[in-house]
Amino acid sequence: MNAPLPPPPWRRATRTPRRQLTTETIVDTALSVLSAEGPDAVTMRRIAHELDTGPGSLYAHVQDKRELHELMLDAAMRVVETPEPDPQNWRTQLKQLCLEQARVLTETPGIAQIAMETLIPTTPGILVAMDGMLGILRCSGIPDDRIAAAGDMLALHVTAYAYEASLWQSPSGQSDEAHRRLGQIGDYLQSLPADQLPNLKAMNHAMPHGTEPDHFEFALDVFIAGLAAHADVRP
Amino acid sequence: MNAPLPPPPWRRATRTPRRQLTTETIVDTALSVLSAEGPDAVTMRRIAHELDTGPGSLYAHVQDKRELHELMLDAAMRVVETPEPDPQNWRTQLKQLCLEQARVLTETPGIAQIAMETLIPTTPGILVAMDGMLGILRCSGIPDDRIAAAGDMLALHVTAYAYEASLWQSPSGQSDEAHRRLGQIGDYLQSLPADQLPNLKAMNHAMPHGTEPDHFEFALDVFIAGLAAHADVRP
DNA sequence: TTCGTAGAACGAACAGCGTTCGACAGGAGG
DNA sequence: CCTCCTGTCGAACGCTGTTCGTTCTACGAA
Repeated sequence: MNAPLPPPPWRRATRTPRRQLTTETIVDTALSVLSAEGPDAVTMRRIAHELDTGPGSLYAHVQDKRELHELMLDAAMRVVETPEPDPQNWRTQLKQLCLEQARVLTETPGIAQIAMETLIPTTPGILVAMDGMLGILRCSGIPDDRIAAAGDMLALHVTAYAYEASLWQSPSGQSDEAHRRLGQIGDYLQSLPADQLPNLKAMNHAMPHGTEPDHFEFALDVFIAGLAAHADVRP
Repeated sequence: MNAPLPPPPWRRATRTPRRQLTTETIVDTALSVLSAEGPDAVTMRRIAHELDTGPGSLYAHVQDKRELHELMLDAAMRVVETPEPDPQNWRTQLKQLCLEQARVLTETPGIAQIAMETLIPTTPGILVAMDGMLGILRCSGIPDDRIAAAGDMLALHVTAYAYEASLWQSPSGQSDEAHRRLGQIGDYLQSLPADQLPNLKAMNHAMPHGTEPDHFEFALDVFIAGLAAHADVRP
C-alpha cells in the first residue's frame, strides 16, 4: 500500500478531491500493514500515515479500533466458501470447512488473534461462515438442541488453534523466542529426577513444534468421531 | 492489598528494612489487582503504586510484563490437584480434571487471557498440570503417538473456553456490551429474508448466552467419546 | 452563478502505557 | 571508618488510542 504518485504538474490546477478516505480503504490498508509487519504495526497512526493523513481522520469512518478489527476479520473471512450441505458426506464436509477456515485465519498472522478477541462475531461475513457450519451440522443426525453447542465448540477450537499457530509465525518476533523456549524445556525436563513430571519426560520426544497442523487435524477427527457417536443416526 | 500501617512511634528508631519487594509480593499484588478490577488495571504503574513505590522498582524482581504474567498464571494454576491415574476411570478423571482447570482459569477473570497469550507454558505449575493430564491419557489405551496431540488439543480447548467465558464476566466492562450485541443479532436475524442465514435463524432460539458451561461440558463429552473411539481398547 | 452550510479532514493535545537509566542510599565486608 | 555493591527510586523516552477545535471543500438551494 504505497502512497499514490503525486499528480503530474499539469493537473495541479485541479484541486485535489476532498473525499479520499473510505472505510474500505482503511480496512484494506490495515490488512496489508498487518500481513506485512504483524499485529504490532497495526496502529491508528501507522494506518493514517500510510494514507497520508493524521490519526484523527480515521475516526470519521471507523468508530473504534475494535470496530476496525472486526471489519478486518470480516474482510478476511469473506473468502471462505461454504459448501452445499450433503447428508451423505457431512463428516468430510465438516472437516474440510474447518480446515479451510483455519487456513484463512492462519494465512494472515494476526487475524486469528483478532478473531479470538472479538467475543461475538457480529459482522456479515462471519455470520455466513457460522451459518454454513450449522448447515452441515443440521444434516448430520445430531439432535437439534446439541447443534448450537457443537457449532460453538468447533468454531472455538478452530479459532483457538489458528491463534496458537499464528504465534509461531514469522513477523511477530515471538517465533524465535518460542523455539528457544522449547529447547530449554527439553533440557529442563531431562535434568529433572525420574519421579518428577514422568509423563512429560516420556512424551518429550513426541512434541517437536508445539501445536502442529497434524495435531489440529487429529483434533478434528476426534471431534467428528465424537459427534458421530452423539448422533442418533451414524452414516 | 492496602499499604501496611505506619510503624508506631516507639519503633521509629529502627530503620525501615531495606528489602521489602520480592517477586512473590509483586505477583500477589498483581493477582489481587486483577481479580478486583480486571485485566486492564494490571499495569506496572498500578502495581508499583499499590506497593508504594515507582514503576521502575519492579524490574529488579521481574524481567518483563510477560514474565509477570507467566508468574501470575503459575501461581493461579498451582491450586489444581492432579489425581492418581486410574485406568478404569480415565474418562471420568479426564473430564473432572478439565472441568477443574477451566474452573480455576475462569474464576479469576483475566487469568485465562494470560494463559491464551502465553504461547508455551514454561512455569513449573503449568508443567505439573500438563503432566497430570498426560498421565491420565497414557492409561487410556490411546496409542502413544497420539497422546501428545490429545493433550495439546484438550489443553487448548480448556484454555480457549475459559478465555471466551471470562469475556462475559463482570469487571471487564465488555459484558454489558456483549449482551446488547447478542440481542441486536437476534433482531438482525429476524429482519432478514427467509433464504439468508437460514440455519442461524433456525438455531437462534437455542443460543441464549453465547458460550455456556453446558456447551463446554458437551464439548468435553464429545472429545472423550472421540478419544475412546481412537483408542485400541475401550474400557 | 453565487452563497451557506454540513461534514470530512486535519494535527495538536491528553492521559496513559512499558521500559530504561542515572542518581541515591543503606547494609556488608575489609 | 571507609568502600563497594545492590536494591530503590522517580524522571524521562517513545509509543499508544482517542478527543477536540479549526480549516476547508463539495454540494444543494436561491
